[in-house]
Amino acid sequence: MGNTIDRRQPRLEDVAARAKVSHQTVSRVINNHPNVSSATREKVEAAIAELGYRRNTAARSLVTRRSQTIGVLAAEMGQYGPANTLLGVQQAAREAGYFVSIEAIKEAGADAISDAVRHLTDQGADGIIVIVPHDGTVQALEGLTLDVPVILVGAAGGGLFSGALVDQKLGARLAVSHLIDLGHRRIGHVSGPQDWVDGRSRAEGWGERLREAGLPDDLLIEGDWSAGSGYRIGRQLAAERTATALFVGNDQMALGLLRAFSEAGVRVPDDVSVVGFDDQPESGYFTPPLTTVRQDFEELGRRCMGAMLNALEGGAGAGTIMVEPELVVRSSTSAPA
Amino acid sequence: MGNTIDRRQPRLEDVAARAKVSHQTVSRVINNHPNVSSATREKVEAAIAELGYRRNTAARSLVTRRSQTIGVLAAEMGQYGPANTLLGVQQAAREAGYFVSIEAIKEAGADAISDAVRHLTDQGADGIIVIVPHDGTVQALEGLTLDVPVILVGAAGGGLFSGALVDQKLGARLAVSHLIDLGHRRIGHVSGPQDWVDGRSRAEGWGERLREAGLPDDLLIEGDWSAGSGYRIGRQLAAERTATALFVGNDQMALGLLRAFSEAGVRVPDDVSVVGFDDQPESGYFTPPLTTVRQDFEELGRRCMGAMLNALEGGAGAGTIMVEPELVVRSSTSAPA
DNA sequence: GTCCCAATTGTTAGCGCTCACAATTGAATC
DNA sequence: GATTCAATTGTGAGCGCTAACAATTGGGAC
Repeated sequence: MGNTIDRRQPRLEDVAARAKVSHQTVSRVINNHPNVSSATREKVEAAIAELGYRRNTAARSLVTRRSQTIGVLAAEMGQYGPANTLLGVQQAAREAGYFVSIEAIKEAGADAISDAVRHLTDQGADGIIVIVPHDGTVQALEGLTLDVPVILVGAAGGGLFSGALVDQKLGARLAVSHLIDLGHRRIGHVSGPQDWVDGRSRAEGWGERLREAGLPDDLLIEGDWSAGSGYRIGRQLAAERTATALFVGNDQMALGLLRAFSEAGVRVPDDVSVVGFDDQPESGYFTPPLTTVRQDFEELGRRCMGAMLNALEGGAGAGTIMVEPELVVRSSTSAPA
Repeated sequence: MGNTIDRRQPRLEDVAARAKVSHQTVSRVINNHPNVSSATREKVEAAIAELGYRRNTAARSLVTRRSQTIGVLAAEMGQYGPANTLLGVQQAAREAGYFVSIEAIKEAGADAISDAVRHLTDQGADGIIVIVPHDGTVQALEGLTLDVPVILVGAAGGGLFSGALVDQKLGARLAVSHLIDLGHRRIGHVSGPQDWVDGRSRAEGWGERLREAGLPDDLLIEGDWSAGSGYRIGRQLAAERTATALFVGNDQMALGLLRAFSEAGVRVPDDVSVVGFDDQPESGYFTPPLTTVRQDFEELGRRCMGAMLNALEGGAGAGTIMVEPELVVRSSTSAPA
């Protein structure tokens, strides 16, 4: 075996010669075409194995005009949510025989988005998944006239694009309902930035649920998702002591709040109950362990890729994939004093 | 303008026709060949702009045998470290005109690694960056006969592959030195799994530094990187109270420890000092804020990609990129009681 | 003006694959 | 044995690009 040491990669024709068939027959075997006799198929498969043949993706892409590549555009790719969504996308893509090409942007401006998308289409991406949960993303994309399916993560579908998101409003309602059920009447919200879709949805869900219960919805402070902003807001809240419970836009800000409360001698949950959002792996080990709303980012990513595959096969586009969040009750919430 | 509404993408020849030159001249302009008169160049560039021409990557790859794609293989891609390393790689790749294709694996077994690498080379990746910090990764790769440069993140270079890593031993020594300087004499280590390269290096650095100082190095407990394992170990340590200071393998386990100590009434840092490793964005907001060793993952990724570019241009391979960690002192450490 | 050489431009071939179509085979029917 | 038809296999072209080489141009040196 193996007397050809430094020849280049075998190609279709080499396999064909070895199996004594035409290159087209080999192509048929590779692509699982039905009309190949099993004897021929075996011969060809043997030749492929002997030669260690691997199909050349570039040549295939050139003629099929398909790259088998999905482009993923992400802001904040180092963060827990986007990173795990990406993971889910990649897993599903792999199973379907697709490659995943990534593009990270630092600022979610229209130019950055447009450049990144351009880069992805230059590579011949068959579809694009956009994980940029800011306002303005849709507009930035709409100006772009793309001829591949686009799925927006964290936004509802409609118009030109499909969407995939965890039901943020539902998550917020779960959190607030939990606090109401415990007996809280003054429930504040430390929100994410209001120019982020998620930040706004959570705030809306919070407000809606409070109004339904006939409770005041005037206690809203905007943070920037970071633990630092949570800490600053926490110091302020510790001084004011207006609410008996707080729904916080994500677990990182909740951590900052917890820290600030601890410093100020405000006990959680005895003096104030706190609910977070995301359920990062660490949240169960905060002091105290955090009651929070779990988002399954990996699942989101997988289903997103599912929708993409569907769109690539000519299925209906512009729908919305919705993943349900789940309340995880731990020790940072209790009935008011 | 734009009277061609549903024609397919323009190609080299269309641009050539419009600019009244040969397709080869257009190719020269695109590739910045020197011998093109500026008049011709301008004509061609105008035609490119008018037609909105974009080069077809597949066709180019087919003939050049270069895909301009770097494959990144990562285990634990959703974690802070790998996700941010990936981010750094992507940024540097983009600047150099490369695409980044990702491949995540769930289990770091030899088969999974080999499959993933295969998938990446099938796509024609020009180089592969491997972020799989387990023992056995090198062996798994060595069995693979790859004809593209490979860089291992989190391992020293040598043999067939280059390496890129944060100096784990140095990090551990910084942490232990800090504790020694504070006056601690019984310094334990909660390590990561010892079949992870990083876990072992940190433990080695801890042991070495202790022995240099003539202190006992017998207090080592192995965790699994998770906050949960830190919590369990913390409960045990709280009961034993053998050490006055603990160097913990990462911030997540440190968080678990902090939680366990808090429950057991062990005060940090008054009763026990704790140092973590990684410096995740949240670590400054733990209770108490965590003294830890910062690793700059993004920088690691960027330099890794730098080494890759160098290798792709025929530069020397098999070196080791070393990024220095840095001690960040916060409130979880103090002099022993 | 002629020659020469460098700078610039054009021509041809082919990268490895799939598509559309043509050719062959072999069993079933008369 | 001739005819038909489906199943199987083969042939030719071309996807859009770059590399190698060929052809053309223009400006000095003589």
